[in-house]
Amino acid sequence: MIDVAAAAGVSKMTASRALRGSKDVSTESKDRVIAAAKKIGYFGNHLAASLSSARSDLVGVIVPSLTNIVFPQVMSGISDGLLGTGFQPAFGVTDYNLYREYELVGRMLSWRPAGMIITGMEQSDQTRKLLIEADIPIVQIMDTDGDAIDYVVGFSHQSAGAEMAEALFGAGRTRFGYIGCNLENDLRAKKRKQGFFDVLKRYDIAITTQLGGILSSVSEGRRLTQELLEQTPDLDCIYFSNDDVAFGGLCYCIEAGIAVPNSVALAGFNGLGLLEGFPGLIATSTTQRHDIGRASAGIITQSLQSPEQLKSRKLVMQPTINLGALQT
Amino acid sequence: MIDVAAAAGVSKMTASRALRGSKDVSTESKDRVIAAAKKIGYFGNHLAASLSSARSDLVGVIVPSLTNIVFPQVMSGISDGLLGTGFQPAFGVTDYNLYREYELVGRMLSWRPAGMIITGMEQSDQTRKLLIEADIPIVQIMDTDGDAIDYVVGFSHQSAGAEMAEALFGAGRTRFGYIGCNLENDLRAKKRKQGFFDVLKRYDIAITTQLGGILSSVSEGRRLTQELLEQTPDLDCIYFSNDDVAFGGLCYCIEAGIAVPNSVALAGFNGLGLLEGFPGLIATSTTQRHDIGRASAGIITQSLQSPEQLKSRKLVMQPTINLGALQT
DNA sequence: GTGAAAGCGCTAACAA
DNA sequence: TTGTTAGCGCTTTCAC
Repeated sequence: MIDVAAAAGVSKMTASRALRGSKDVSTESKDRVIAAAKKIGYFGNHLAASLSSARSDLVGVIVPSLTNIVFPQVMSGISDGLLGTGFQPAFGVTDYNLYREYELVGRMLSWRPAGMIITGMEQSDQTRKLLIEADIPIVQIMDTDGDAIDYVVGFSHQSAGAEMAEALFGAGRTRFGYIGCNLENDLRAKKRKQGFFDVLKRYDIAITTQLGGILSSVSEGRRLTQELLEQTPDLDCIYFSNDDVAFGGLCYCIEAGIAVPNSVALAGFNGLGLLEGFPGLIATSTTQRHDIGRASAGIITQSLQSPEQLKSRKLVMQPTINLGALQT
Repeated sequence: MIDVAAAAGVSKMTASRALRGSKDVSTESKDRVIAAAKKIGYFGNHLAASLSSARSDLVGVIVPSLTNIVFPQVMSGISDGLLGTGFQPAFGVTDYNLYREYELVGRMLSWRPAGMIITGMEQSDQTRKLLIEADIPIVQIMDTDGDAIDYVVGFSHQSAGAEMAEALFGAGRTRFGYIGCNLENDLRAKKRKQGFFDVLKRYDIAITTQLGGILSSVSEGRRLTQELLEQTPDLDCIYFSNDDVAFGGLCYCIEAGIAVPNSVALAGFNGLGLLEGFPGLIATSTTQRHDIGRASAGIITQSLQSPEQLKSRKLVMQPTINLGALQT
């Protein structure tokens, strides 16, 4: 930067101001500095800038997984929401491991990010402590069931499960099955299951359950559905932990010649594009993944620039239920 | 850090050494420092550390898209490959935009990363210049067709397309269609198409082409397949730009009662888990996304720690063709 | 094995 | 509008 300043015939400080677009610089010097910087091929050192100003333009983003397409979609929304604001996302993956989450939060905070976006409401006490003490805007996303640290953008998975149960029961289904994967780790899927079961219990309806392994996939859904339907052929409805698994179930039914949804209705969660392979055959709750990402990015930038304009600490973006062919 | 040092009764310098695990510190002081740090709840400032040592432990990773599941899978591999090495990935998305890629590279370099991993071989001259001058290990991934900047991990898309053409022709198919999405942006899909077309041209086989929009999805594949088969019902084979699109085609065929692969064979690219919905019905080239990610992370760490052990600048991980039910 | 001094490249605060 | 001074929190270097 000293070189740039020298080339432009001004002091280091004026160069710094010009490069950052401060308005307390004459147009003349500004132009000269910018020209000099371009000529020399100067690009700054965020390290030094952030150290000196005690804040960086990074926004830390923590997601549990990359293999579930839902999280990249949220990240994509965050990326879009941050574009042109001068902030940059920095993504980290926990693999649903609370200790890795703690370490990751620590590492990210040591970069002095401007804000943090973290998935879910279930952080360990240590992690919460770190986040609170960081004294930067924190947004918890994708869930609203639990204690907020600061801001929250998402929806209640418990309610989502409950509403799907009501909808399927309302459509006349009575003999229910449930298929889920990775429920030990994926606490949000577990909450949906809970909401679903609670409602049906109220109607005195029992549910046959088939649980799978860690891999929440089409292939696992296919396998589990075959097992469940061979054991319990008289089911007229199956709720799955998500759309991937549900779609696997649909593939099995199609191959086995089982009429969906007439003979057995299938319901998933998320509203993935994948479902458009067979439009309307799977009922689902469509979630606004991209918008949740955008909104959380917006909250970070707003709370940094004009916090008073933020109306609420909690933004609920409820999923919409789409019953498809079941809707009659 | 001064607080930690004081609490441990040593100097700032000894504290620094102890915290970084330097071996030139007595076990005694080391233990005291670490205990003090834990007690105070100290976690370092990477900004200051990196500025001072003129290097950070970040590895910049640049991908074109997050909505195509392939890239998160690569990122997941990178994340795994970097785990426990002390390096941390920082991801950026270009949306297939070369100017955004240039800006992103500039921004990332201004964090003085230890290395960079970037998707594809087609960077702009400006971007290449930045990367070369950064004087850190650069790994280009997912493709090998083009001029290398430094290290390369991937495979030839041109060859992959050619090999699939050979395989399908070898399986007795002669009336070919091609369906592709987003070919203007997705240069690797374009290369596969090129390789595919080149081979069939040699056999004097014409190909009916149907091109879709930017969105490479199951739904788009379904739509395009319907259009193509209604216009050209006598095709006995369709090559798709990737598995998502191919799967959409399969869904259409299944609903329309078209026998796959007997009546018409479908071929995609990637070997996505999705295909297991209907095992064996779609021919595909299975790529090692996760392994490519791991390997590229490994190259970064190796070249930083013991560059002499790196045998080659180019690691080819050729896809394997799986014809499924077509194999007979 | 430990510590003191210097400085990484920038920006905040103040002065001119 | 511009420049000067000090310092962000660490690590490097070198002396002890």
